[in-house]
Amino acid sequence: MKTNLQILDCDYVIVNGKPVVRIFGKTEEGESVCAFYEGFLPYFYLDVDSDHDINDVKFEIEEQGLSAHIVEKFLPLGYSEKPKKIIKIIGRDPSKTPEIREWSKQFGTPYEADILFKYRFMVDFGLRGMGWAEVDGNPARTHTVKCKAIEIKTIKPIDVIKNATLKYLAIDTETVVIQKEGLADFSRDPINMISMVFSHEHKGKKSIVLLTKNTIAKDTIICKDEKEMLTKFKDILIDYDPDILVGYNMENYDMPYILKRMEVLNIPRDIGRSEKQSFTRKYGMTQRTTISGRAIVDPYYIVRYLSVYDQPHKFVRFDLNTVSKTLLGKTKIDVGGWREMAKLWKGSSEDLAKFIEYCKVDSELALELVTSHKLVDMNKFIEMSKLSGLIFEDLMTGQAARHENALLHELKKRNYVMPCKPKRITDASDEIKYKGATVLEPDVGFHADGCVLVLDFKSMYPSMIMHYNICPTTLLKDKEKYKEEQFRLSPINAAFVKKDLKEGIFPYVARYYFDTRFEVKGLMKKERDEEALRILDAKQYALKGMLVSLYGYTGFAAGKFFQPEVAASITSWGRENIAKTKKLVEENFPVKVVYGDTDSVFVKTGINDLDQASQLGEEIAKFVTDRLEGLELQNEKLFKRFLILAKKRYAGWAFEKVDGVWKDKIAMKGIETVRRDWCKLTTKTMRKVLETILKEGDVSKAAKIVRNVAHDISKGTVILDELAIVKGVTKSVDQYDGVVPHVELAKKIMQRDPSRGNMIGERLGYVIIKGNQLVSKRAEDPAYVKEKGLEIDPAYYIQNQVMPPLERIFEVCGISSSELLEGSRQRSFGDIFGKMDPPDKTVLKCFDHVVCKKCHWEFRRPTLNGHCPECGSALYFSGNGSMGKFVEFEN
DNA sequence: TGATAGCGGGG
DNA sequence: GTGTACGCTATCA
Repeated sequence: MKTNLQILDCDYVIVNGKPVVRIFGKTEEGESVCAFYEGFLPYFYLDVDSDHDINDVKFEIEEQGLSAHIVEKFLPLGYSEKPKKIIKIIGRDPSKTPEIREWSKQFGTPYEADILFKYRFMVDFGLRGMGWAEVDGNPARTHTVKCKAIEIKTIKPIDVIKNATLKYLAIDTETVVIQKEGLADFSRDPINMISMVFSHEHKGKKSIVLLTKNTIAKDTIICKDEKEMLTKFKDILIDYDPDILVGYNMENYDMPYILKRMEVLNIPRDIGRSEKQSFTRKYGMTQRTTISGRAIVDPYYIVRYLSVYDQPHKFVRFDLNTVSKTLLGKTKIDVGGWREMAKLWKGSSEDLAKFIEYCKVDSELALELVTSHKLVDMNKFIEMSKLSGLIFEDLMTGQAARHENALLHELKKRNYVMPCKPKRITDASDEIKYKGATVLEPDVGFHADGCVLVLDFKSMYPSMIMHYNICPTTLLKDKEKYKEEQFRLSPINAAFVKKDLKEGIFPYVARYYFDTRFEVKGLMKKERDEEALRILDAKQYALKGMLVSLYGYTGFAAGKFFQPEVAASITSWGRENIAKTKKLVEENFPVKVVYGDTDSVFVKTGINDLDQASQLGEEIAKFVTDRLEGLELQNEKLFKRFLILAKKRYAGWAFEKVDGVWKDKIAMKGIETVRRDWCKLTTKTMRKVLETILKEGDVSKAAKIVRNVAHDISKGTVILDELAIVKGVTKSVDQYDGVVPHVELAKKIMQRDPSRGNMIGERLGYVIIKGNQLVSKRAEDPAYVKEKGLEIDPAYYIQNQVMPPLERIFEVCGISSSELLEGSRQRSFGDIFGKMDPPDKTVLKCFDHVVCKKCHWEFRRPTLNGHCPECGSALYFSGNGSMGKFVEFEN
């Protein structure tokens, strides 16, 4: 009987002393199945040192009760002309392999001795995570798995483009904290409520909330205690049988909490598709839960750790409310803090109903984030899985694992063996620092006249890997033995055999990713079906990801293929190319290269007309491409105006032609306009200033904007909310060492209202008010400020909030910060502030430098706590900085 | 200038 | 489980 299944998970169990591989998957009809394979044994290879005889070693291995065969394989680190005779050691129990590996090291170097058994099996059978397999076999008799079981006779990969329908279950738990500790503690606090939201209706319901309290709210299950609730939760989960569990910060909170409570209450934790107990492990700050046959997708993890360039939105805060408001246009139900939750739980039936709804909505939002394509298209993960061969849940463990698994498939086809991971990185020599890419010295300043062209090499590093055949398997460690025409020398003198002798594995995979992506993009142009298009887009995305991270992997010291010469050669060729490009461009065109980074050059022209400038860009791109081997320089975009502050810090008014029409935007790199420790006013001013400088080219107008903002601040006409900075209280207020604004505010609030408790876990927005105390001590609640009619401290906001990010921008435009605020006629803050003299005797003048009275240390601006960062003791700053300007605080 | 400590999300 | 583990900002030396 034949069954097609898409592979979700894979593990093994020991039955009668022998491993049995289990493949968990879904059929085309959406049925979950588990296929068992018996008779596959763990093995690895041993390259015997020259001071041992291979047959003697084989005998020694057999003496240990293991079987050993002599096989011929290519060794992968350094070019090998011919395969070498090495020993294949076959064991019985996968878990014993590390022990055998260590023992075998006395005879030589082991290979493929650290490959997980599931991947050993999958690679040998050509199977990939999320890939399809055709299984021929009969129903198996077993009680260990909770789905249809098949005993595999044969299994082989098959090509199916469609994906099986995945079932999602979103979960959210609520725990009412009794003691005033802020966060729940699993050793003490029981779970009060669990919501379960189904992607596919379950028994006619879209969702269920389980709780340990009476309620009349619908779609709820009332349980007599936590034990009954968790047991029912498990029963429903198993009955619904989801493939993917979803929850916001579930990986770090809900899942570990649920499992810990189940443990406390003696409920078996077999919530996966087999008898295996689910468990959570801690890795430093992050935790990981394993559930056999299922995967966890945590939208918090995605929003937090997926590269910002892959995301539809750059977030400053990552809480569920912010994320779903931005991406879905939906918000959480507002119930306030944990104190209010406790009130709702103990309150009226309406209170409880609200709490139940809150819990349900959290799950719904998490589910929608994952399934709506608004945050990330799940097809992308499926395609990454298919490409790397990793099963779904291992995808998040990083790029290296993806490359290594993909490479293992390729090595096997070519009769190569895979190196083991290099031994731990202890001594400093392992922190091998090789020279990186070139960042051309920027021509700092504001380039307002004449377009700046941005030209970059298309996939520079992958192209070089392909063109120069750069690979651990083509690296010649003994180049003296080869003829010069057989290899190519990199600028750092590493030799790689030419492609006609043998194409390296890295160049091959780069070429495969490159060509396939090109094909997929071609298919996308013709595809009309929306879902098919999404899958194709996900595929090209996954290919791009592998392509761009390949170089990084060669430089990853903990990588199995790490050879410093390989990574160093790639960057050395890169540096050579960029230097050549700069020369070619400047010697043959009437332009100047004003900046460049890794694979790009920024070319300043004397042309203001977009079309003409772009035309020149095309000519330059073609000229350089014709003169450099294996690389293509492309005319990417141009800046009508360009502001560069330093290496990797610039902004420009960018133009790109889309379907024959010029489209513009402000492009920025290394210059931030949003940061969580900036108030809204700073962000707004920053944006306005950049727009004015770049779009209007008017620096003095931009300066005027800043002066106006300073004016508004000093006159107190700015909305308080725009000045507030939000920070969280993370521990008890007396546990803080330094003097920090939000903690000082927390102390004040606690004094005013003792019922607020210890404030741990609360986020406080604060503004700095006038006064002669330390800045931090003057932090105040905006609402309180409004109520009492207090005044904010204008000097603080100008100096410490609005000015810092702007100073450098104006400086490179030729306006110092003192000039900026003083304007042409005004001479001091007094003038800017009008007649308003600070009432508290704080004399404030200008602030190019601040000098500590005690140790005479100079720094840019007064510190928040009023202490000198150098000698620590001084509370007074005064004197004149090198510019003759000064700030003085009198306490 | 560079290394390291702290923190987020969850309730 | 034949393993591997974030990334940024603030703050210190």
